[in-house]
Formats: sequence, C-alpha cells, structure tokens
Amino acid sequence: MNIKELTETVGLSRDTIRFYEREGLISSPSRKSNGYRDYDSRIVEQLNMIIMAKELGFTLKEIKELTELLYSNNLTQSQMGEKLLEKNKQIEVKILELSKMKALIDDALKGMCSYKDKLAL
Amino acid sequence: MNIKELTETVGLSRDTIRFYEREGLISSPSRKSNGYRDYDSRIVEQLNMIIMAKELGFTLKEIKELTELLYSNNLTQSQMGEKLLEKNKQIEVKILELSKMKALIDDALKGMCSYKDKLAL
DNA sequence: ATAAACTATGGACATTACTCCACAGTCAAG
DNA sequence: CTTGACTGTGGAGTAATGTCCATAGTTTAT
Repeated sequence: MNIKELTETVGLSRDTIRFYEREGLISSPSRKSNGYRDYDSRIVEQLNMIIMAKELGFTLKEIKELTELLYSNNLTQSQMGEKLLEKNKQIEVKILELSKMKALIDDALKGMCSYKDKLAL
Repeated sequence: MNIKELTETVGLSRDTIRFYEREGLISSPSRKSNGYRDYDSRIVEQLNMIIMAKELGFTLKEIKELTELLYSNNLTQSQMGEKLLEKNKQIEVKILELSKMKALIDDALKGMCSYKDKLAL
C-alpha cells in the first residue's frame, strides 16, 4: 500500500504520516525497490488508534509510550503491568470528567424545557 | 480575591490566567482602585471546568464556544439547544472511544495473568 | 517522449497554548 | 522609607504538532 492510498484511508496528510514516522509513533515502513514507502495494512489500525487517542487529549509523547507498551516486548511484565494500570486509571479519570461535563450540558438543556420538549417528542 | 490567591487555588500560572483573559475564555475581572484584578469566587469553578475540558482534548477555541453557550444569553434557545446537543454528542463519542482504549489495555493486562494475579490478590 | 500524478528529502513556516522578560507602579512589614 | 512581595503591561521566546515548499526522481498513460 503506497502512501497516497493510506492518506485516503485514514484521513491524515502525507506530511503528518511522515511526521509520525520521524517521531517514532509508527515504525518506518518497508520500501519498494524505487524507495517508495510500502505500508502493511496493519498500519491503518495503528493510525486510527493514534487519531482516537489524540482526540482524547493524549499528547503524541503519551501515545508513543502507550503504543510501545501495547506493541513492544522490551519491558518486563511487571513494568508493563504497572504502566498499563496507570494508563487505565488516567482513562477512567477522563471518563469521569467527561461525565461531569455531560451533566453540566444536560442541566443547561433541562433549563430550556420548551425547546427540549420539541426535540423529545 | 487577587490573582496570586487564584493561581494557588486553581494551579494555573498568573500568565496563563491573563492569557485566558486576553483570549476571552474568562471575562475580565473587575479592578480594585489600584488597578489590580479582583476576582469573584465563581471564577474558580469556571477555570476548573476549562482545565478539565483541556485535559479531555478540547481546544481553547472549543472551550470558549462551550462556555459562551453555557454562560451567555446572546443566542436564541433553539440555537443554543442545537449546539448543546451537538457538544453532548461529541462528548458521548469521546466516552465511547475511551472505553475502546480501556478495553485494549484491559486485554493487554489479561494477557499477563501471572502479574495480574499478584496484583489482584 | 512528454505530461500528469506520485514519491522522496530537508528545511522553512504556521498555529496553539503557553511562558518568560523587562520595566514600572503598589502595598505591607520592620 | 527601604525592602520584598505583589501587580500591571507589552512583547519576545518556546514546545508541540503539524503544514508547506523547492527540488528532484519515478511511473503511467497517451
């Protein structure tokens, strides 16, 4: 899969994908004989995960850490376990915070019953 | 409440608070006779909400929009209702995505039973 | 074999969100 | 009335995250 096809599949620009490669968020793809990047299809899932994590307020540095945890083998089990549990906690906090924001918005919506009723019925 | 006290209460720097003021995320506080900013205590809740939203991947621009929705009166009810519902949807999507990431991590943790057992017991 | 579309690289530029600095006025304590 | 902590302003600097550009090689279609 060449880079053009990948940009169309995941919705990131060529430059962004190259940037992520330079930054080590994704590993360098193999090259065709002419030097063109040739992507394995698993890259799509990886990039989608990166996009999601970014959307959720993780920095590229944190994302790099997390993907390394999930996809590498250079840590002992206990190191990995601790870090994963930590990430899990981070995520739970975020979910709680989102719920709070949602409650705030829901309250604001409730304060506008007339309009809300129109939508509910 | 002066700005120093506010920085200590919310954990943002003086410069950041002033920056948020310039950017219109918070409204300009009233001033004492000497020109010093004098904050109403409600600012604390507002700033905490901003901190939370940032942590969750909202840009300052989006946060500004949201606070304007929640705290201003220059929109018709139907305009406000639509935008709030839209924000609510955004938030639900984020919660779903976080759940996905959590599942991913939980899977990774399950793959490490020996270590996990140690922690569970 | 020429044009159009794709790819490569390195480096400059842009935006967001701060952060720091220089300089100056204010206030409280000793 | 000096010293130290606080405040004000405007503007420069910085880190993260891209985005654009110039230049050049490759491939495909006509």
